[in-house]
Amino acid sequence: MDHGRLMEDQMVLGGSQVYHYTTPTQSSQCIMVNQIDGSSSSGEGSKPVKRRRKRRSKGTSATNEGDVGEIGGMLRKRKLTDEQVNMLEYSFGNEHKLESGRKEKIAAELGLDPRQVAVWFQNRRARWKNKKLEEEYAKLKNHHDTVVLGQCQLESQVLKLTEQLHEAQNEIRKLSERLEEMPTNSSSSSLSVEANDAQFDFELAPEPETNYNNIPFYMLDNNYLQSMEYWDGLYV
DNA sequence: TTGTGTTTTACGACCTCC
DNA sequence: GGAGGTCGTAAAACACAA
Repeated sequence: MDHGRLMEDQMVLGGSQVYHYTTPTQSSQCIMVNQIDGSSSSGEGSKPVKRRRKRRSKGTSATNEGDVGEIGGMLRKRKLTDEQVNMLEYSFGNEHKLESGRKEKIAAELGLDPRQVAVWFQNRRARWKNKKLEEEYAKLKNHHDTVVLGQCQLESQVLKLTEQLHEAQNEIRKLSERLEEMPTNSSSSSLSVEANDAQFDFELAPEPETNYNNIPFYMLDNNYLQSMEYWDGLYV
């Protein structure tokens, strides 16, 4: 049986040599893997070896304008023309999926192999998906930066207020000391009691660190909660 | 010119759906 | 089981700095 031109794969991996047979009339192939030398392997014989693949040479649709050429008996990979790419892009813009009839139609219009059209759509979908992911990432990062900025602002506000609180406490302490030094009479004693009560209240006031240490700040933020709802929505 | 990084084309493996 | 999907990747084509 004539398998046509034998194209030898350049890769010899894991002690196996891979050959591709292509027939002159079609682009189909069969792959033959021969064990060529067990001793030359890396000593991991039981490990599954990933075969590197030889690209299939495409003999079809060679009608394309001058972008198919042979180099040393091998057909080189074709780059689609600008016009073909534009048409494919237009088609992709209309519909990302490619049903059989549409594929045949586009292929016929562009003088391409239907398989090429299918592959182009597959790759285009992958690129589109990557782009979408990048956009989502940028959006999320932007939101994250905003939240972090808000956190910084609030933290500095907390520091400022804590400082004010300590100043006020000092002021009260000084006042109560001064009152204690004054001679005792009915009106001053009532003042003293008020001052002491006030001090007592301040001493009971919780330190901000004690309150917020155990809860990540961003979890208290409304934007954070909204973003969590957003992601929940994406993954259900 | 050449080395190197990126993009494009193509394929195999695997999965899902009808 | 076949068609068409995604995913990962090989390799050609291309861009560009050194």
